[in-house]
Amino acid sequence: MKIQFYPVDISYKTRGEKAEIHIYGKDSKGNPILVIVNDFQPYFWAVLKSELEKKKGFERAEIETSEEEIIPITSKKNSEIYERIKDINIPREDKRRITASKIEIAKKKFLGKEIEALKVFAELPSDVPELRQQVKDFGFETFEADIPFARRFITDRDIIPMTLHEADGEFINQRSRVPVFQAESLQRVSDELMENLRVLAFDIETYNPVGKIAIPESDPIIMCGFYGENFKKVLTWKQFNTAPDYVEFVKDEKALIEKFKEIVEEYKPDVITGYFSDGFDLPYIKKRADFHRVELDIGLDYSPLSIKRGHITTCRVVGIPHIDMFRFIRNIVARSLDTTALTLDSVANELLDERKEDVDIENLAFVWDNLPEKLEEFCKYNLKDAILTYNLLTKTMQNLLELMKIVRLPIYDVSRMSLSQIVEWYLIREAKSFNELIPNKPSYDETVQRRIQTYKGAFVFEPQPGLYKNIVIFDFRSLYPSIITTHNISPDTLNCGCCSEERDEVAELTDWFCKKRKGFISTVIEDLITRRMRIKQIMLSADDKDKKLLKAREQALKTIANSMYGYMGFFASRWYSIECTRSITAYGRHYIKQAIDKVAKAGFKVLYSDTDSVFLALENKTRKDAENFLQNINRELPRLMELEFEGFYPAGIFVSAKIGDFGAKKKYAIMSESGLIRIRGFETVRRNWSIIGKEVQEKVLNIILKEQDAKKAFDYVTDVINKLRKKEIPLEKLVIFTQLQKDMDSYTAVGPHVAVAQRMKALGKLVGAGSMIKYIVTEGKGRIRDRAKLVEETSQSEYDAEYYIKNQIIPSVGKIFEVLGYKEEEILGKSEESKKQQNLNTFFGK
DNA sequence: CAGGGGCGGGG
DNA sequence: GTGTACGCCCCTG
Repeated sequence: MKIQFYPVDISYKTRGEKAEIHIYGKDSKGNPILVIVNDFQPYFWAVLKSELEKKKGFERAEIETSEEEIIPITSKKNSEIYERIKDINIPREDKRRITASKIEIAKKKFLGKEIEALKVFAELPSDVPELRQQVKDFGFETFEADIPFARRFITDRDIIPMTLHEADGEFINQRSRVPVFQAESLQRVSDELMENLRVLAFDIETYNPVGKIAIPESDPIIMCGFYGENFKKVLTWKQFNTAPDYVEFVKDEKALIEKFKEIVEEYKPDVITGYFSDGFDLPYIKKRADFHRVELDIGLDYSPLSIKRGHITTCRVVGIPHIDMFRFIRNIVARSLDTTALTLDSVANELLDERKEDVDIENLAFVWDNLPEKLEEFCKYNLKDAILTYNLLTKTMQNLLELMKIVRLPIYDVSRMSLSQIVEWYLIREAKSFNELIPNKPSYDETVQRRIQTYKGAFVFEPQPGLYKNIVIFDFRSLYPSIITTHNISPDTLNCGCCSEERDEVAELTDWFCKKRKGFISTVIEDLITRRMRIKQIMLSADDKDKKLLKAREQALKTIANSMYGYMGFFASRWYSIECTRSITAYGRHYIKQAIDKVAKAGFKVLYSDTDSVFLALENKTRKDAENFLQNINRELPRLMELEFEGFYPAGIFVSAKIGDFGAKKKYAIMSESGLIRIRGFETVRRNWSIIGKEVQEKVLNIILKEQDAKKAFDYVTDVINKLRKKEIPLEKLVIFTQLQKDMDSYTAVGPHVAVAQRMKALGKLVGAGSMIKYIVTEGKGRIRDRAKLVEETSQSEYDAEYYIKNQIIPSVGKIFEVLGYKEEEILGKSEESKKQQNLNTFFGK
C-alpha cells in the first residue's frame, strides 16, 4: 500500500547485520508515523592516489556531466586492488567480520577533474572506519567515509525534511509509540512544507541557594512551566493558596518529573523547545530523573532522552525534534540583532518587544522555604519564560524552516548548526548533483598550517576617532557573493591551464580563475543569488502572508550565499582555499574603494568603511539625499551588485585600532533611533565582572550616545574612580562572581576563586563543583589569590581600589574614552586639569 | 610567556 | 555516532 507523509526526524538503528533508516513524521492526516527503510547501505569512495595526482590543476572536465556512472574496471592497478579490497576480512569481538560487501567503479569528479573511483560498501555504518583504514593502507585516498549514515541517506535519496513524501510498503508490528510502516520505496512528491506544527515550550526553575547556581547533584527542580497552543501549565510541588488556575500541584520532585513525561506524551508535540535547554534544562531534568530512578523514556521508540557531551551538551529525543532556541539564535539570528547579550530577556526584548517577569530569582529558594504564599509571582515568571521561548520560536520558525529546506537536513540538526556547517552541508548536498567527490576534512596538522597562513583582508577606512551624529550606513550585502559569481571564483577554476593569459587587472590580485568553464562553488552561489532575486521579484506583487514567507526564504538564501567566502577561508572547512579567499578580498577592496570615492564625490562625509560597508555623516545633507545617491550608484553597478541602505543612526563613536599590519579591527558603538546601542569590538559585560564594572560601562555608553555628552561621561567615570579611592563604593558592588567549575581538589592552577573556595570549606561552608564563589580583592602585595577575600571577611577600607580601577573600570570604558581622545592616565586623573579641558575642546571641535 | 581555567546561556 | 566543537580574557607559575 501507498502512504503519504512528512519526514521530521531521521536516524538509524542497527538490527542484526543491517542498519535501518528510521523516519519519524506525520502522515497527511496529521497522525504520527514511523517509516522504516532497510535497503540503504553504507559506503565510501576510494581513489588511487596516482589517479588524484594526474593532470593536477589543469584541463578539468566539463561541469555538465553530473550523473554518477558505473563503469567497468579499466586500469590494471584498480583491478588488482579491487581484488584485495574484496578479500578484506577483519574479525571483531562479536564474531562478526568486517568486509566490503560490494564494490563498484564509477566515474566521479574531484575539484572538476574526472577520475575513476571505487565505491566500497560496508555491511554496517560502524564498519566503515576500519574498512576505510584498511583501504587507505592499500594506497588509496578515501572520501566521504565520515558522512553520518542518516545524512548520507537523506542526501542520496533526495529527501527534504518536512515536505510531502510517498512511501510504498506495509504496516508492521513493532514496539513503538507510533504506527510503524515498512517502506519498499520512498520518494518526494511536493516541496510544500507541512503546516500547523505543534510546538511545546518548557522551562524549569531550580532550588538555588543564595549566591549559587543550582547544581543537579543536590538542588531539586521546583517548577516546570509549559506553553503550547491552548495550553499553559506550571507544575510545582509546594502548596500555596494564591495559585492561579494554570498551576498544578504535584507531590514532590519525582512526581514533577513523571508529570513532565506524561505531558510530553499526551500533548504530542511536533517540536519541543526551551531556551538553553541543550545546556541547562534537559541535562538537569535528566540528572534529577536519574537521581529518582525515573526512566526518561520519552523517545517515540521508548528510548530515553539522550545527552551528548561536548562543548555544549546536545539533547535529543528520538522522533521529536528538540530545538534549543538559544543555539539557533546564537548561531544564526544573532547576526541580525543589535543586542550583544543573548539572554532570554534581551533577545525577547529586541525580537518580540516583550520582557521576562521582573522578579528577583535569587530569592526563589528563600521564598520556597519561608514564604510559599509568595510563590505565585515565581510561577508567573516560570510560565512567562516558556511563553517567551514559544514566541521566539514562532517568530523565527519560518526562517529556520527555510534554512532547513535549503540545507535539506532535519530541523533538529539545522537548528543547532553554525553558519560554516550550514554552508558545508549545503555544498555536500549540491556536490551530489555535480557528481563531485566531497573533499575530506583537514587533519589536525593541516588546520594548524591553515591557521598560520594569512592574507590581505578587506579594506578598512580608518576612522577619525570620535563621536558623530546622524550616521547613515550603506552596505554591499552581497559584495562577496557577487564577486565570487562574477569572477568565477572556486577551488576548481583556480589557476587553470587555459586562462593564465586573461588575468584581470585588479590591484594585488595574484591568481586567476577559468573563464571558459564555470566552477562548482561559483555556480552554487550564482544559483543562490538568482533564486534570491527571483523571490524578491515575486515579493513585489505578493500578499502579506506570502511576503512573510518569501522574505524568510530570501533571507535564508542570502545567509548561505554571504557565508561562502568565510567558509572558504575557515581553517576547518572541506572546500578551503586561501587563493580563493585572498582573490575575493582583492576584488572586494577594488569595489569598496570605488564606492567610497563615489560617496565622497557626492559630497557626503565618509566616516568609516570596513569590507562592504560605508559609514557616512549626513552633516548638512538629508536622509533623502542619501537614498537618492543610492539609486544612482546602483544603476552603475554590475548586475549582481547592490549597495543597500543599512540604517540610520542618530549617534555613534568610532575608534581605529590597528593591529600590526593585519588591518584594523572593528571598534565602534552606534545607537539606533529606537535607542538600542550596538557595540562592536569593545569589551562586553561578563558575569564575572563586578557590578561596578558593568554599571560604569552601561552608564558611560548611555551618556555618550543618548545624551551625547562626553564630558558628562568623563566626569562620571572620574567621580567613580575618586569614590573608589576614597573607599566610598559599597562592597557589594565590588564582589566578583566566579563559578567553581569542578571539584576543588582537581585544580592544578589555583586561581583566586579556588583559593577562596578552599577557605570557605575550611570554615565549614558548603562548596563544591557548581558553587558561585564571591570574593573581593583586597590591598596588599603579591598574587591576587592571596588577596581575594570573602565578603564578610572584608572591611570597607580594605578593598584594593587600584585593582578595581585597573581590572574593572579601565577595561570596561578605557577603549571608549580612547576613542574620544582621552588617554588612560587622564581617566586615572594623573594629568593636569587644563590638558583634559583642551582635549575635550578638540573633541567637540571648538 | 605558556597554558590552565572560566565565560557564554540557564537559576 | 561513518562526526563534533570556539575564541577571548585573566591569572598563575
